[in-house]
This record gives sequence, structure tokens and C-alpha cells, in this order.
Amino acid sequence: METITIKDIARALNLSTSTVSRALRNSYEINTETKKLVMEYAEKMNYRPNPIALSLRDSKSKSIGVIIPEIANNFFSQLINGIESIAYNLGYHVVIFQSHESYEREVANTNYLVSRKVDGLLVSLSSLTTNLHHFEELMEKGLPIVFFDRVPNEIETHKVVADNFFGSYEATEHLIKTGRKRIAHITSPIYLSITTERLAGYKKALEDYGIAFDESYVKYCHHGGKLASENEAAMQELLDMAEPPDAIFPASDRLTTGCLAVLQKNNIRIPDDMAIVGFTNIGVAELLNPPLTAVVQPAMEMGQQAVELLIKLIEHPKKTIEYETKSFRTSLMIRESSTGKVHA
Amino acid sequence: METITIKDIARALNLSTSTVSRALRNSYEINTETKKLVMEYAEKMNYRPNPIALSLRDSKSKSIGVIIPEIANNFFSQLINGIESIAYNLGYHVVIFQSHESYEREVANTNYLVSRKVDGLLVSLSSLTTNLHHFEELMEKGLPIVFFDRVPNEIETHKVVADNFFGSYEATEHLIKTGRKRIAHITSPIYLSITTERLAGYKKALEDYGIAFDESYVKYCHHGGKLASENEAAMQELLDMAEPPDAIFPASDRLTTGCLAVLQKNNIRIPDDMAIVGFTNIGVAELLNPPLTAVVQPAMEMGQQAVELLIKLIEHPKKTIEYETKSFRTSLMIRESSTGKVHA
DNA sequence: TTGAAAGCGCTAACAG
DNA sequence: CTGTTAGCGCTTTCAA
Repeated sequence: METITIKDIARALNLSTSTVSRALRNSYEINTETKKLVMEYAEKMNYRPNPIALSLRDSKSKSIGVIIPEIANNFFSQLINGIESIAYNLGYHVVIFQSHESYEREVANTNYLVSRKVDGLLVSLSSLTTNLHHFEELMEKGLPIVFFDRVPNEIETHKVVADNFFGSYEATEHLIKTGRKRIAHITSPIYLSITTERLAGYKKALEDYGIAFDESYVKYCHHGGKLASENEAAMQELLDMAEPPDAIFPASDRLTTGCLAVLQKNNIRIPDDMAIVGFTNIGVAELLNPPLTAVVQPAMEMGQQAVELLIKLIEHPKKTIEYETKSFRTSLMIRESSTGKVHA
Repeated sequence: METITIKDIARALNLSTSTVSRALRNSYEINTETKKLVMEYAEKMNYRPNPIALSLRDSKSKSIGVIIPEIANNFFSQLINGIESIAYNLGYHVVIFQSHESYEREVANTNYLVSRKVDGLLVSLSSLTTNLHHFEELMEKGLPIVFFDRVPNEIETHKVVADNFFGSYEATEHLIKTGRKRIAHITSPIYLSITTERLAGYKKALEDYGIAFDESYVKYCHHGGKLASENEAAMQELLDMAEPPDAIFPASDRLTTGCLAVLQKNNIRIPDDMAIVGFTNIGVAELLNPPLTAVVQPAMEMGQQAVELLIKLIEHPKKTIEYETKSFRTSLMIRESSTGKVHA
């Protein structure tokens, strides 16, 4: 049951390795009988080409690297499932790495994946990444990269995002329409695309409904919610204000659960004292106390789209004249955390 | 900024590739000056050895493969974080694959990882795996494998598990002590280790407290909760019983949330009409309605332990005389879903 | 139609 | 102390 190589087949069949290789790849310039002979023997011996050898030779690997902030997050894990479903069907393998919101880890992962000869990269930036040099360099070398979710403005390539502006506008509008006046927004660092876009939607909704924007109602968490303490501090500042908010709109999975935990600890009633709408894909939103109103992203579809674009880039490198940014509509799932309806 | 190889260095410095190689690996039999020269040049040119070439040569890769049922699951994603934290420090890379509870996917992933020359495997069996041939074969070839969580009895190697019997006993005992008489157990397929162990703990607690075991209160979900319909059907059967249970003890993350969803849809009050204790690592247990009593596994520590055992196996293949099974105590987090206390 | 040889990047046995 | 050579598994000229 040892691994069998082309050389073994050649020896067994009294052929040269090149002939075997050609027969296996179904090359035209080969005798039908020889081909059949080789095919059958290979089949019988359960021959599998060594992907490492192929990679070394061709500098490619039929695999794509994915770099995301973290796996333990509903949005990203759903997205990964989307990526895998498509990649699998197209014969690509998916290698996942977490940056843990660290710039250094992101760079290290990138380098490793490249040295491992991935054919392309799918990236959502860490919340602490401000320098994009490691990606720019690779793109110049011709490595296809597609960004999703947290995308850089400075780099020209395919991108896949949610319509963050819209999602955020809709959430804010909903809060305004249900009577909230002082709507706070807890979000990620300002240099992330998702942050600025969501902030813009929030501001625009306030503006459209004649509510003055107040910077002190916006809190930025550098670690994107990974650091509970940071999260809690932001919440505390909000609660300690002379005029505390009557609604909070956290901008991500982590931020949302962190926010809810603080409210619960402080015995603040939702939605009576505080309405909540989370920008989150958490699976149990419906089961929370109270059920959580959420801006949900089509994470699975986003993953599928991203990997399709990447594979297009990999397999037809010349053909791409113009890069596109695919934007997906979010859906607002209205539940009790924002509607004032008294829960059971 | 092209990739630089040993050959390039050799040419530039007028040395042979082997000398460069030796200098780089800090071999003793080398002139200090030459060594310094090479080192400095390599540093300056940002030389990185090609891991693919190394793998091809040595048939190892300083990477370990992880095969789990799914990522989008708190228990497994926490476990992965544990694995990564240790592996990273010891210079190993972690490649994660999901079986999606499918035997075929598990086999395919295994084969791929092996062809990619991972140095070892960390595995939690899919809920549909009954044939272990693909792993046995590899172990015979000498590939180190450590199983965790869902482990096979039939294979002798290191294993890392939670004390499922204890966790389950404690949960059941708690339900009994809080006055429940008809405790149902929703679980995975019977041939999974976690199933039998948890079932055993459940039965023993019933027995110790003089409650007759009733098979009709135990429901098996073949897909381990992945299939919502299966989950719902099991719940419905329970609810439709002449004497429906007054408590449910679901045996995993998925099963627990599925169970809660059905109860909510049927407007069944928790804990008044039905107490719930979940065997789950869900992060927001505290935020659920009502807060969920949970048997929590030390997932991070389990991941760390598993990878440590695996790397020991990889790096000292001879030394291992006896295999060990590390068992971790679970903790019962008591909250309102099982305590009858009326929630706010 | 087939085979011999070279090369992908690296290391190690063997010579010198 | 350093260079030559061979080989990991595979494909692809180039020759035959």
C-alpha cells in the first residue's frame, strides 16, 4: 500500500517515465494500446500524482489561500462555506488562515501561503492593517488577489462587499422610525472600508431625518471587538454620558454580542431603555433575549462570488481588463430588540 | 523582487549551491567567513527557502492537517484556536478541512492532506463515518494521527476528549435535582464515541436517582444536527408523546440551538414547561432567552493538548510506547433555562 | 510513437 | 572546508 509513482509504473510496464506521463495525461501522440495499458495499471495500483512535485515544477498548486480575521465568527465561517462549496467543485483546495486582527499575523500568513504556491488569495483585512505593501508587492508579481468584506481602496482588483451603506442606512432609519432620537454607533477602526461605509449610511439616515450627527455617539474599537475590555469601555462611556443613547447600532458580530453582554450586566432593558440593531450574522439572533434585530449579510453568496472571481483571475489572467466590485444587499431582520413590543 | 534561490546566491557569491546550503543551515563544517558572507547576502536579498522543494525532498512539510465536521460551530472554532496557538509557536502550520459530517468528504480530505505531505493529522470524526479504513491504513504507514472529541475505539493512538460521561451525568443530575422527571436526550448517531459516553452518563444519573430509563426519550440525529429537518422531527416526536418530557438535554451545539428554535416556535415556555441543558460551547448562552444552562468543554485547552501530543508523535516517533487518552473535565454553567427562576 | 535528459529548489553522500 | 553529483516526482523539449 505504498505510494506509487510514475517511475514504478514505467518499470512495471517496461516503458519510460515520459511515456507513462504522456499516457496518463492523455496526450495525443501516444499509441492507443500503450495508453490503455498504462491507464489500467495506474487505476489498478491506485496511482495518484504527487501534488508537491507538480507544484515544484509548475509553481502552482490548484489551491487558494484565504486570510480572514477569525474563524470563530458566524459571518466568516458562513463565508468560508461559500468559498469551499465552489472551490471544491472547480477542483481547488482551500487553505484558511486567521490573522486574529493582527497585522503581523496577516503578513506572516500571506508570506507562507505564497511560499506554498497558492494560485491566488482571498483576503479580508485585519482591523489593524494599515500598510498594504505585502499585498501590493504580490499583485505586481502577478498573484491574483480578491478582497472581500474589508477591502482596501488603494488596491485595484476584484472586490466583494456587502452594501454596507444601505444596510447601515436601513438600520438607522428603522431606529429613527421607531422613535429613537439618540442613536449610538459602535464600530471598527475608521480606516477599514466597512467602517467608513457603515458610518456613512448611519450619518446619511440621521441627516435625511433631520437628526444632528453627534460624534460622541460614535465609538471606535481598534480590535474590531476582539478585545472585550475595549468593547466594554466603549459601552461604558456611552452609558455614562449626560444624555446616554436610547439606541445602539453595533457594526459587527463581535461588537454586537459584546454590547448585549454589557447591557445585560447593567440590567438595561431592551428595547424599553435601549433599542439594539446589530450588523451581524449570528445564527441565534432569534433566540436571544430579546430576539435581536439584525442587518444580515449574504455571507455564503459573498464567499461564492469571491472565489468565482478569483478563479476567473487565476485561469484567465489576460482576459481581465476591468476589475469589478460586487456589492450584495443586506437584509434587515426586524425583531423585538428594536420594536418596543414587550416580549413574553 | 523576484523569488531568490540558493542557486542565485551561489552564483552571486561564486560558491557552490551545497556550500550555500550548508552555510544557511549553519553547518559546522564551514568557514566562518563564508558562512557570514552567505548569511548576510541571503538576509539582504530576503532569501526564503522554498517549502515545496523541501517537502518534495523530505516528504514532510512542517504542517499538520486538521479534519473536523464543521467550522461554523463554537466548539470546533475554539478548538482550532487552541491548535493554532501551539502549532504556531512550534513552527508548524495548520491546514483545516471540513468534512461537513460526510464520510466521503472526510476520506477525500484525508487523502488530499496526505498527498500534500502533512506531518500528522488531527481528526474529529464525521457523524456519518463508520468505516475507519482510511485512517488505519495511514497509521500503518506511520503517519501520526491524534483524534479528539469524536474518537474511534478501534484505533490505538493518542486521543483527547472531554469527560463526556461526567458532563452528561452532571447535567442530568442537575435536571433531576431541580425536579424534572421525564428528561429527554437528543444526540448524535450511536456509533460516535461522544454519543455513547454522553448517553452512558445520562443513563447512570437516571439510575442513581431511581428513574427508569425510557428509550423513547432518546432521539438520535444521524447528521449530528446539521440537518434542521431531522432535528425538528426528533423534537416533534418528543412533543407529541402522550407524556412529553419536562426537560431536554441536547448533546451538541447544533442540536441545542435546533432544539431551542423548535421550542420557541411552539411557544413552549422555558423553563416552566420545559427545562433545557445543552452540551454546548455557544458563546452567547448567557444572552439567550432565557439564559442557557450549558455543559461547557474546555475547547481551547483540548486543541492545545491534541496538537502537543501530535507534535510529540511527529518529532519522536520511536519514543512513544504507550498511547494516552487525555480527558478534560467539563463545567456545568447553571442558568435560568433549567432553574425555574422566572426571568425578567 | 517512444525514450533520454534536463530542470523545478533543496540537501546529503561522497570526493577532494 | 568546499565542490560534484544524485535524487525527491513530474513534465517537456529534443532526438530518435
